[in-house]
Amino acid sequence: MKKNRKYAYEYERPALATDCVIFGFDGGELKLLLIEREKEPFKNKWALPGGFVFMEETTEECAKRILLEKTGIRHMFIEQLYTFSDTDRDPRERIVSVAYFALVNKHQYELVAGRDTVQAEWFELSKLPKLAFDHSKIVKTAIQRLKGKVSYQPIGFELLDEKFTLTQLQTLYESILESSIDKRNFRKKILGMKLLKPLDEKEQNVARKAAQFFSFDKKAYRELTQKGFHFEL
Amino acid sequence: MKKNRKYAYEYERPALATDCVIFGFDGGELKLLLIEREKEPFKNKWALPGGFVFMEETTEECAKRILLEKTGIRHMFIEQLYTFSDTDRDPRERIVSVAYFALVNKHQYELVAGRDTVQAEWFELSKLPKLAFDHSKIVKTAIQRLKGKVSYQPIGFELLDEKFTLTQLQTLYESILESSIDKRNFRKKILGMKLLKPLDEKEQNVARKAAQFFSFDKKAYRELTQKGFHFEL
DNA sequence: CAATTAAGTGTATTTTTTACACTTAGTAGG
DNA sequence: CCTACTAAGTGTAAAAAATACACTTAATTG
Repeated sequence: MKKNRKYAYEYERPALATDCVIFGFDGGELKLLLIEREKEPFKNKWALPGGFVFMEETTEECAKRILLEKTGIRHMFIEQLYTFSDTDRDPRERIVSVAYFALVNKHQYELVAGRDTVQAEWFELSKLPKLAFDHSKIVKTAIQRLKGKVSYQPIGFELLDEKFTLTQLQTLYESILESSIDKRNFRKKILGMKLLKPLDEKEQNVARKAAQFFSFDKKAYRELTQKGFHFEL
Repeated sequence: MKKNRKYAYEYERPALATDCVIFGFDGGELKLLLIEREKEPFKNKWALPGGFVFMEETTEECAKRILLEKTGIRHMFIEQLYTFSDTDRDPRERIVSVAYFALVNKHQYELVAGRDTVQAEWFELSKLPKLAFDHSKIVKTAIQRLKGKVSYQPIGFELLDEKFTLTQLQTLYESILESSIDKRNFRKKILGMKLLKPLDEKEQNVARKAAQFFSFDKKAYRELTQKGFHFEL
């Protein structure tokens, strides 16, 4: 090993990167945002948006920066997923990747193909292409995490518009959990939590009874949480 | 930024380390293994066992190596916790740490003060000393994770001997969850899962009715899990 | 052999979860 | 304007799960 007196740790270091698994929803199946790589390795292959961590930013700041640079998305829900460190996960050299998973409201963003990317595109989870590096493994981990998390943390709302109908919410849960839910029981339970504010607004121009809009009451959630309440669906 | 043509990423990189939060149990309160640092920074302060990641090992391999080197423990349950990357978390230079949490059977190991450590010692969770770096934050994250995880994954057994009594198991759960559990309901539930093998063996030399020993049936757990069973307590 | 200690056990009550079907409101098309 | 169509919205009974609760038994100690 080569020593370098500048550092507390004087030996060679892995490079450090982040990769982002971005989920989006618009009513049908859950979707994932992928980019087509502009450069080698895996040129013109689909991959998760990712990039190297700068010295003056945390890994989370890095993940947010990369999302903005490569896809134009900002201000989304983001959470650390897992750190992938297999020594051969990148063909070029040793790169450790801190993966993040993000939930975005698809309607809110125009996709931009940013730096180093040919294009950015949404893929349904059941129709994912082959992915570069170990990104399939990362995606699998992210889906597991999302499924596990959605039942006991109110993160589903991050994928919907500010106002949504109960049916939209239910469809989202059914899509993530890949199982169907009884309409009446779902409504009873979610309304019983007192976390949804009913709005004085209905759907427009639908050829049926118009559904009422609701919004997620973050303030009520914080207050209930402090009193020991645990969201569970 | 200084370029270096040897690498795919040619700029300066953070150092990469791992830190380990090690939980142990021997009947009373849950305990945590800390080491007293032999060197600066934080010389003679208590800290989590940790060290730098080598180029030829994954972060998990690194964590296991460090546990062996610094405390003499091998073959424990270990799982990735979270990656801590605040730019100022180490006073020397930028160091990103992938934290792991481990569960060990305290009886099984003789503590050894290994490389760079003055001593290794178990501390009750309610009596932790001030810790070096951001290690208090790491510990807090680990406790949260353990509490969350213990109810829906059978990891508590990792902290007990191979054979244990139901009361020992219950006491462990009460200790981790910091709440008391009804004896009869606890037994009904845990035995109803068919995950505990009753052994033909009782406690010896106790001045009361001797309790029966049980062991955790890993095979049964794997089989049930494949059939869609979810542990929950 | 009496006292002490924790092990081991069952039932009734309450709470939660599940299963299930009809009426209503809003538009479209004739 | 009337009919057809569609999804919204709503309550109850049955089953399952969670909870609360107290006495008998086995083993040692003195």
